[in-house]
Amino acid sequence: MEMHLLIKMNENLFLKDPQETEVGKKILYHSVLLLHDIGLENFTFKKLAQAADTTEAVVYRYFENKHRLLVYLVAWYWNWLDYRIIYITNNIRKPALKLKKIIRFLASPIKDDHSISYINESLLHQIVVEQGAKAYLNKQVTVYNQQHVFKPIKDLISRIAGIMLECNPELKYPRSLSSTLVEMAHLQKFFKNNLPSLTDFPHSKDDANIVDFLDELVFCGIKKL
Amino acid sequence: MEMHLLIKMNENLFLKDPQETEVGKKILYHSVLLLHDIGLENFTFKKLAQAADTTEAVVYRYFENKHRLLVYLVAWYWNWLDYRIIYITNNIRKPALKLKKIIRFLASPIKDDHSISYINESLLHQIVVEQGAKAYLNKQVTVYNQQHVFKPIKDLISRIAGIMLECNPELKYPRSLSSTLVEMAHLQKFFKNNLPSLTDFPHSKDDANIVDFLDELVFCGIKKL
DNA sequence: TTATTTATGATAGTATTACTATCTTGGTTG
DNA sequence: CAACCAAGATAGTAATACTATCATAAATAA
Repeated sequence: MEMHLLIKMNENLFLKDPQETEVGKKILYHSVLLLHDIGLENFTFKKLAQAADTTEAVVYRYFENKHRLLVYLVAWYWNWLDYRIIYITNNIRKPALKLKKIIRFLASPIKDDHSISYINESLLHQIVVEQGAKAYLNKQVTVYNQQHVFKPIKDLISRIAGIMLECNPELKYPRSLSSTLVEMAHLQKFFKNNLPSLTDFPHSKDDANIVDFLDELVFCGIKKL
Repeated sequence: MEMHLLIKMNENLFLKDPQETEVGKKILYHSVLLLHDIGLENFTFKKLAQAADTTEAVVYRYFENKHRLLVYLVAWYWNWLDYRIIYITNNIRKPALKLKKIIRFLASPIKDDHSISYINESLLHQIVVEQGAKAYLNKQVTVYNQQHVFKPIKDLISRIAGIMLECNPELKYPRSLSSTLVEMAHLQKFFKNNLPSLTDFPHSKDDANIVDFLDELVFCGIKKL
């Protein structure tokens, strides 16, 4: 079964919608490969154009600059993640069980779901883990925010905070706990792979221990003291 | 009373020790002002040289590039913070009380302590909150790590993890909890100021609510379930 | 049909950035 | 006072981050 999921993106995220043209999709596809490969600092529109077999000027028609492109991809990722979370928690009644599923999903390696041909979700996940924070850690964060480009992550945090509140309606800081969960799922994974002494996780392929840590963190946090 | 605290820095953090010359100190001083003012992306050695009333080539004698300079400043910050934490927890016996002090210190605004004339600690704190993650979120993180430039933050995380273990020797993930605390103290502050909907904190000058949130997070995490 | 606009992509150019290399000067030491 | 070394000034280069212009093909209107 082929799925035709099109993730609707806010217009401020691009100059020209890359999802609407073949070149645009090619640019997205190679952005993910190239960003994952060399990182944002070494990434240039020239290299991207070469990889996508087009020209620099064409890339500039779609995105103002490489930072905007990163913001686009990160927004796409949070949007996609939100859809996936709705899907995997569907038909589960108990909020605590929903949360457990979400934590497992957030911390486990992402399998490429092939539903969208021009984005490799697994590589994009790694990009977000390794450099996603750069999307908001900058001086333009206020401008970006006014353009609502961070709506996807806000929606996700809201959704998870809502489920936390279902678990305990007295919860004092549901949003902060939710953003802590999401950010830490990424950051502990990054630390485990790159600065392991900041964690208690031995080098291993699976992320069972990260799941366990986050489980404790969140379910402790939810229980009233 | 004048204090002459010199923070000893790892040799891999610079090409030429900026703390040993007048120009070096001037470079550090203006780095903090300029980075705080315009952010890493817009920051150039040319602008820095102009601000510090010297030339670009001189700055390049001290630091390989602007990213290395950021890593230096961030390392300096963690070093300084570690000293401060040793100081404020000195003579406190109960580990839980130590932790409480640390949390309050991590989340509250930093007052410039004037002990070192060429670094404005308050501004540096803001730089680390807003862009500190860029020090490790990059492709060179492994190389950097091999040069031990992240030792200061590792030491800090270790120290706090140790205190957590004193609170509860059965604690399963002391380092991860410690890094979560330190990172979240910064990130929730950033979110509060820039993306408030990712938190439950109303706009206010003081950070009492962040302290309260972190208190709950940490002390829940420490208690055995 | 043909003329006119419109969109698309290719080519070329510029200012800035990130460095490097060389030269000069001024102070230190033998 | 000669030799040396470190500090800083000057100048240059390759890459980057854009911008502007041009050519062509497609879409639409007269």
